[in-house]
Amino acid sequence: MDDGNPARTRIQRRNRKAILEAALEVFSAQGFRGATLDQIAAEAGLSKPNLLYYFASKEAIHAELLAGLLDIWLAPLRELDPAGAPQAEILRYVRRKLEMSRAMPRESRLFANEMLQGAPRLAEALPGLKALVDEKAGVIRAWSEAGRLAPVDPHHLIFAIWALTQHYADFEVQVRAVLGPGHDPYDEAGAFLDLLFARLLRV
Amino acid sequence: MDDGNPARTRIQRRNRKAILEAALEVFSAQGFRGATLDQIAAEAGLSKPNLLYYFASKEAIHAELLAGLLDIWLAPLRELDPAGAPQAEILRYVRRKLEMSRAMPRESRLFANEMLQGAPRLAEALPGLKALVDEKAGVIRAWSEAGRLAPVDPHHLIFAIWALTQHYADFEVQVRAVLGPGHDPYDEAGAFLDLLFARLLRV
DNA sequence: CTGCAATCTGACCATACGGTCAGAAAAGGA
DNA sequence: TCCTTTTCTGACCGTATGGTCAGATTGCAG
Repeated sequence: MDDGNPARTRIQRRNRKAILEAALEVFSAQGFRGATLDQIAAEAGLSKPNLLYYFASKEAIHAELLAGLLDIWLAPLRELDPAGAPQAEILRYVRRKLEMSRAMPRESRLFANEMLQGAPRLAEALPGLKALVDEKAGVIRAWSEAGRLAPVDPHHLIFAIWALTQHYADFEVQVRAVLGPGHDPYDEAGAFLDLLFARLLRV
Repeated sequence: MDDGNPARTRIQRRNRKAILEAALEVFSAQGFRGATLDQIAAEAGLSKPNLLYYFASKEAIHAELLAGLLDIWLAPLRELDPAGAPQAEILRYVRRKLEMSRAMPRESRLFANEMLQGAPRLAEALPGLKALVDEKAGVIRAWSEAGRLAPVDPHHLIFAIWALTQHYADFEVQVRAVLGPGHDPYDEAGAFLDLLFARLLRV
């Protein structure tokens, strides 16, 4: 019941989906240890034993959430196209990443929680992450060396994009508290980041 | 025993300090719910009942840590000097903030944990935070309008500084995993951020 | 040294939590 | 309909955890 392949019956599909949705809600808001099976079960509209009928353990639910997460999270970076226009490609990446923070703040916070704790349940995925980043860093470096982009450390450029976009999801309370009502943080951030990266990368 | 004024006896000073140090270690690594009094007591070299002789509850320890944190954390921003040279002032702020991430990564993660959970125990401090940020945003806006700084949204500039500097502490595992061995993330970040903000703010 | 206050401890308690299990209820195919 | 499989539940268990307490131990002023 805790395997990765798609659930067979209609009921299984519905309930597994409800559980993962509920778990995302609770895990992202409370962290792994802070979340309880009772909370998740209540949020999913199921009883706790029934929840454990679909997933072997709390760990298993969390693991399944994380498993899907990295792929989704890194998809925009994967699409960075070496054949595209350097500045446009990076700006497009920034915008897509910011859009993900807006549309999936819970996923962002789930990821942040995991990283804050030292990525104990994501450690094995880190080498793959490094490989992808190194590859794309190579693309960016080549653009710089070809004079199509201002010279810049590609790894830290990528870190900067992550930090700046995820910040709006992970620290949303703070951002909203500081801006006060009547602001759309993500809209403003979009404009600001366009400007920032344009100035940073202009040859 | 859980009041704010300085402990009287030598033993109290020593043990309260040890407890807060241990609690910072554990809370920042595990989050509030993830941390246990036993862990903190062990880390501090005290028994759990003895720990509770000095602090009324787990909450009280956490509260005392947070109480001191915001002040320390915002000190560099407070020092942003309206009478200084705009670019130099902001670059100095960035460097000091990055230095804090390097020297106090646990404090950074404690703060991040709190924000991720929606700042339940810091909510009352947010208005004061907004006031400070608004004040400094005013300074930056004035610099921009006087043509001494490239035009830029001051609030989001401050968010950017927070995001970029704290990222290296909060996501340290990820940063190190991606860079691989033989890198000093903070040294490299220092150079990168100097460049970034110089290009962003140049008139 | 004496006696009081400060410090510390082992034993204990109540609750919360992850997880189990026997069996009831519902689905679904024949 | 009948029968098998899937889905679901109430009751329960063991452990972890925050916290209490009576009393032992230690520090220290006189």
